[in-house]
Amino acid sequence: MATPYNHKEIERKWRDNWKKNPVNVDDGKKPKYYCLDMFPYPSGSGLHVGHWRGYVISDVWSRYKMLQGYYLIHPMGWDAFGLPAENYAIKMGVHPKKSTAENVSNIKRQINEISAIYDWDMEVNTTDPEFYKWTQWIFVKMFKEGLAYEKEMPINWCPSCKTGLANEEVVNGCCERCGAQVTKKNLKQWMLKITKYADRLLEDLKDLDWPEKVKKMQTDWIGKSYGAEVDFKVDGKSDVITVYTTRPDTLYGATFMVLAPEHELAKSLATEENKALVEDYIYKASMKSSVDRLQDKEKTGVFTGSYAINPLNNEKIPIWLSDYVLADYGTGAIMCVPAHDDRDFEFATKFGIPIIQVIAKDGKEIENMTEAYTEASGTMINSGEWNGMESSVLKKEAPEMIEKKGFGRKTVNYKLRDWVFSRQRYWGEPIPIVHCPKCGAVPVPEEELPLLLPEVESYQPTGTGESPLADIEEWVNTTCPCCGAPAKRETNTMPQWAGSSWYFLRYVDNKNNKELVSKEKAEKYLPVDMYIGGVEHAVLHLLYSRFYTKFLYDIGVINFKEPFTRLFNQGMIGKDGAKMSKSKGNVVSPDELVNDYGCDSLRLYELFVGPPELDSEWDDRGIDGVYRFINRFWKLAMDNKDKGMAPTDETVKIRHRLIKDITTRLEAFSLNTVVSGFMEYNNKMYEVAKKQGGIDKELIETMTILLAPFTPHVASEIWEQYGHTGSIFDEKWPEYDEAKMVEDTIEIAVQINGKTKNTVEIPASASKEEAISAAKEAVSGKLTGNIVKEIYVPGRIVNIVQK
RNA sequence: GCCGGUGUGGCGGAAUUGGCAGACGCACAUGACUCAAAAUCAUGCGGAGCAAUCCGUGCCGGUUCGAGUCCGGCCACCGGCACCA
Repeated sequence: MATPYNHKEIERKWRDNWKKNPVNVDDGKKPKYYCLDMFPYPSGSGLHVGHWRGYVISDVWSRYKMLQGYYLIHPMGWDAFGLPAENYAIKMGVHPKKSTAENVSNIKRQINEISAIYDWDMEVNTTDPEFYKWTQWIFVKMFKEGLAYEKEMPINWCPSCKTGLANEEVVNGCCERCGAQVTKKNLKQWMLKITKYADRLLEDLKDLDWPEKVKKMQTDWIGKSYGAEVDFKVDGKSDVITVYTTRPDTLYGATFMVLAPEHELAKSLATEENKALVEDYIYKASMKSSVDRLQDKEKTGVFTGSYAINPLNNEKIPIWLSDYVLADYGTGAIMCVPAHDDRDFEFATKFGIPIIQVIAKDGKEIENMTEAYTEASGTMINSGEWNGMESSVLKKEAPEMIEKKGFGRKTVNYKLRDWVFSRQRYWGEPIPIVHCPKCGAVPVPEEELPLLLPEVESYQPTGTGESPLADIEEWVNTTCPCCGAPAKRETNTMPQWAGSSWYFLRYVDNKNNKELVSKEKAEKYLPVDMYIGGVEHAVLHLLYSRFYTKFLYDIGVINFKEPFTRLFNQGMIGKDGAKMSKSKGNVVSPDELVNDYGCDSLRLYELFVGPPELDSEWDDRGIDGVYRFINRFWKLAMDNKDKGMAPTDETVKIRHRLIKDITTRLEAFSLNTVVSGFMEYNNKMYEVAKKQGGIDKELIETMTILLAPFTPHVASEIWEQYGHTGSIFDEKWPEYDEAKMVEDTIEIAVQINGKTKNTVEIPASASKEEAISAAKEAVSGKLTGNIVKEIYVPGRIVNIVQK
């Protein structure tokens, strides 16, 4: 009797074995492959099967690459600074340093249950001073390059987290973290000039092997648009108002102008009789939260009493204020062409402003306009010297024409804003800046980094716009590194994203205390070849990382411009129709499943649950199927171990087809069908074994190697049982030969009028005529004799068309 | 509103270039083994019909010898963006 499959014993044995005999070794000759997981923030609730999914996918892919002969960079670390960690610590009443350390050790234990081939020598932790030294160093470099600057402005403020937020962290007017409504607060903030990289961030997206969805999201977020700035003189005054427009072709149709209530001229443009109303409007607008402003779809506005002069035709057009114009996009002022813009149309209709059509629709002027005609196609009308031109052509040419006439210029605009980089919280990297009354903001000298985060008793956020660090006088008070005079430290900390924007560079040289990463190692091991994680970071982490990478490229630290060559977003796992979460009580913990079914089964089921890129529903009973499969294959392998069967024609064919099917599906990243493929071939082997009285070693061993990335423990055990002394991971991924899988006969379907009526076996070499006559015989009873057409698709189908 | 994604049995899901729809698995049913149960093995399993056969991939229409797949028009659900001039 063969030994039954005992997952506990096998998995324990091989986990120990791998610890003693690492299988992923850099011999200096192998090419590298860097497969990276988005590192987790060590939360208190631990991992559930949804988290496992990404880690299993990356591990399977990594081991596959290893079998293809790569030296694998497959590290893991901890994104441990930031709001979630701090909020958790506050809730539990412990210091974040302590709770973070505890959570790290728990999650590390759970991750080890996956038996992923992580190289723990490369581990990094963003809260480790030896790590954040370099996070601070990058900031200092950015400061020196003029990319980090201080500015007082109204920023997004989360009243619940009591800190400022970046634009990217505001979702539908709410805090990305806690969901509280974000308000505006005027604060002096550190900003990073990500906008300087807008064009490169956009351009370089093209060459990335990333999901189109993510590229699109980044493209939209950067929001590049082409247009023109046009200068309008204010009637009777020396003021000039510059507007930004993407539709300069419609300039003759501008019948009014709207300024954002925050526009610098807003107040001064108000004439005596309009002053009270204007000031009232500006005040009310300032009181609205961004959510209110978003939700008030009905247009509001107030007339200033002043007029601007359209520089093309010298017409006077009224200047209004309205909060549908955003102060921080373009110039904060727009020219309004109600005939060709929905929002302007709505506004003009509501306030009785004239509407002048300048583009003919279907060659005509619209009689009773009920909505704006927003297409840039049609002939220009009512447009002076532009009459008769094609709008789409004019749209492109107008900026230069305007520039020549001297009242405007061609411009490009972006939605992307500079990155609000300071947080009024304790648990983050201190910003390494000293404020000196004489020298201004001075960076902490590079050799003095890391600037340690002081240990404190009370680290609760103050809510005043000041960081808790501001209370620590002995820390705040220092001397200026420049002139030596008494000075004060910057007390804001960096956002959660600071460390994660570059951590992937550090893994490969995590003990280097002289450089962020050595040139040699960077060249040898970077960049990341495959990056696996959830889609939720599409415009946060993934954009910031690209920005940091480009900056580090510019200052010569690294020699590549993009951090992640290929990106894969795994879908989420839900249960009972909801995302897995503690509060919903639908969390499935892997610990118990590993105990009952084993890590190998859980790994397989994580893949089998559905296409890896789509969200999937967890079925508690589903794991039984893969567990049975492993048991069945184990039994087949054990039963045939000592039979000494020789390969037969049939098993050779099966072997080559098996390799082909698994490899093709794996390359296509169709991991769920790889698993079903294994099951299919397992069933087929049972069939053949039954027929032949056994099956050859060669086929079993091939299957075992193919399984190794998926079920490393049981594959290793079978490999050893088959008499091999070396690790299965030192083997090469098997290759297939098309010539060895051709069949003598093939089965084709026989259709009449496109409907399948029968099947027929024909020689693989059969000609069209032979195939058709065999097919006719198979459906002879159903033929009317009135055949119109006969179609033969080689190897697949014969279709007989009859009346 | 705009942009993506998805829609196939009781369920999760398979289906090269258009070529036998439902692979594989779960659940279920029947049988074998068992005193019995579990496990395992075998068989069946889209719907209607005794059957021949007919109907079936969100809905309507089209192209084609042939459509889950292509084209046109809708519907539903999920996700992203949302007054960006």
